[in-house]
This record gives sequence, structure tokens and C-alpha cells, in this order.
Amino acid sequence: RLLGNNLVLMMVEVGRIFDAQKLFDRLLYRSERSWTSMIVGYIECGKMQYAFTLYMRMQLDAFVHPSGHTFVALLKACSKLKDLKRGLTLHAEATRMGSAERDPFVGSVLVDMYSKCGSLKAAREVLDGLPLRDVVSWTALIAGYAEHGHGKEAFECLKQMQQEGIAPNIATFVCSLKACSGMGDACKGQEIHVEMERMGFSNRDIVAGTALVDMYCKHGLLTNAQEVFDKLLLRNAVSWTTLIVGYTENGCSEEALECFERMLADGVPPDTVALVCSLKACGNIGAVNRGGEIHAYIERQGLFEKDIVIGNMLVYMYVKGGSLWKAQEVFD
RNA sequence: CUCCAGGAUAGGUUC
Repeated sequence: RLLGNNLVLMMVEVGRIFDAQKLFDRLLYRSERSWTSMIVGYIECGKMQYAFTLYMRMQLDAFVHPSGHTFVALLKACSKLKDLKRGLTLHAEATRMGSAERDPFVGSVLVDMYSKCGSLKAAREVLDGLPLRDVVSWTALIAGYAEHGHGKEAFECLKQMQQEGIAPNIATFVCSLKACSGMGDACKGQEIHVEMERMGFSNRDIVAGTALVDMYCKHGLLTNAQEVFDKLLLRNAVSWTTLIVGYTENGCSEEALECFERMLADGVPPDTVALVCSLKACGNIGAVNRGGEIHAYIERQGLFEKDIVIGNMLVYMYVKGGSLWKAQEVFD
């Protein structure tokens, strides 16, 4: 019976979920570990409904109980689907099993689930009730506040967690910066910048650095954004695009296009997002020639069919540039 | 009781 259960684990690990299921169904004794492993396997390949169905069957198995691992996997699926109803049920069951308060991972995934579902009050209550609030559970709540436009609350959380002696990490700062962007309070963002600088996050980590660039751009502080960007040790298409959008959205499309040129010169291949954003900049200032070059590049790379947004933006660019016949051609 | 698997984080057109 051990052998069969372990074989199920191995099959899930190598992605043979269908074979795993066939074997799993023939087992006489199914361990908690193999139930959970099947559930995780289905979630990983996006078949959430199968996972939930399996969980129902698991509850009917008198010999096993779901573990913290089981609840983490299922609650994470609820977060992705924003399925609050199922999340609430799972929360009740995790509480009944003692997982919710015994297992810190279940605690933080509960905070995340409520946050992602927009039930910020519930998220806050779960966090406050946790025996151990760590950087991840705090960050999950901050992310929730930021995502749903409650910048003030997000920033207060950052302060509260620091008062509790918990050090923020890159993820915490990134979420807090996102909150600042939505708040229109550049001072708070600058405050965070200073702290990140102290911890060496602002130029060494590309995600953190890009989030800073984005925050400054959203406040229209392009000089600050450029300064952070210039200090970045690594740049990728995302960081370049963030800057390009920053210039474009602040009425500086010419500068945006200069950034695009520098990005190419830097040897960073533009992805579809970078191309779309640069096309928008072209459209804004009627730069049909440069837009046309980007168009040619898109055709050469065969990207046109990949994403409807590219076509939309090409039309925008040609229309704004007055080349209606080219716009029509793209449209057709 | 021990061993293996589990948690939060960056950019675009429309919104």
C-alpha cells in the first residue's frame, strides 16, 4: 500500500497526472499525502474543478484528514479564481481541523485569499488573529489593500509590521509602492525609497527597482524615475517599458521614443508590451515613420497575429499620424 | 515523534 501511494507522488511530480489518477483510483488505501498530491497536481495544471472534486472525495475517506498542505493548495486555487464562497468554506474546515491556527502557512494563505477576493476586512481579521504574523502574511494584506485602492491602509500596515519588529523584504516594499502610486502621495513613496536604499534593494533588485521607477512615473516625477532607472545594475524589457510608459503618460512621448531607441541599443529585445507602448508614443506625436519601423519589425518577427492589442495600437498610431489608408490596411 | 511536498511581490491598449 505504501508503494502505490508513493508511485502516485512520483507520477504527479513528473506531470503524469492522468496516469497518477488511474493508479490512485485503484489504490485500496490512500494516504493523506497522495490525496494532497493529486489535488496539487490538478491545481498546477489548471484543472481546479478536478481538484475541488477530489477534495470532496477526500472528505468522504474516513481514514484521512486534509492537512495544512491540502488547505494551502486549495485556498491558493480560491485566490486565483477569486472564489470567496469556496474560500469561506475551506476556512471553516481548516479551522475545524486546527490547521488555521496551528499552521502559519495556512494563516497567510487565508489572508491572501481574502485579500485577493477583496474582503479586506476579513483579511485583516485573520491577520490580527494569527499567533505569528510574519513578513509574508503582512505582505499579503498590504498587497490586498494596494490592489483595491486602499493606499492609506497599506502604508499603515507597513508601519505596523515594522513596529512589531518584522523587517519588510522586497515583496513588501513592492506592494507598498504600488499602494503609494494609487494614493497620489509621493512623500510616502519617497520614504519607502529611502528605506529600500538603506537595505540595498533599490538598485540591485530589478523588480524592486522597477516598482520604484513606476511609482515615480505615476506621480509625474520623471527625473526621480530616470535617476532610479540609471542606477539599476540590471535592466530588462519590463524596466525599460515602465520608463517608456512613464514618459508617454506624462506628455513626453518624444523622450519615450528615445528610451525605446536606447533599449534597443542596450541589446534588450523588445517584447510585445514594449512594442505596444512605443507605438502609443509614436501615435501621440504623429511619428508615423518611426511607428512604421516598429510595424516592420513586428511583421518580421511574426508578432502581429500573437496579440490583438498590437493591431489595435497600430491602428491608433496610423490614425493619429494621419495615415488613414495604412490604418485601414492594418484593420483589414 | 521523524522524513518529502505548501504561503505574499514589478510594465501596456479598454476598464
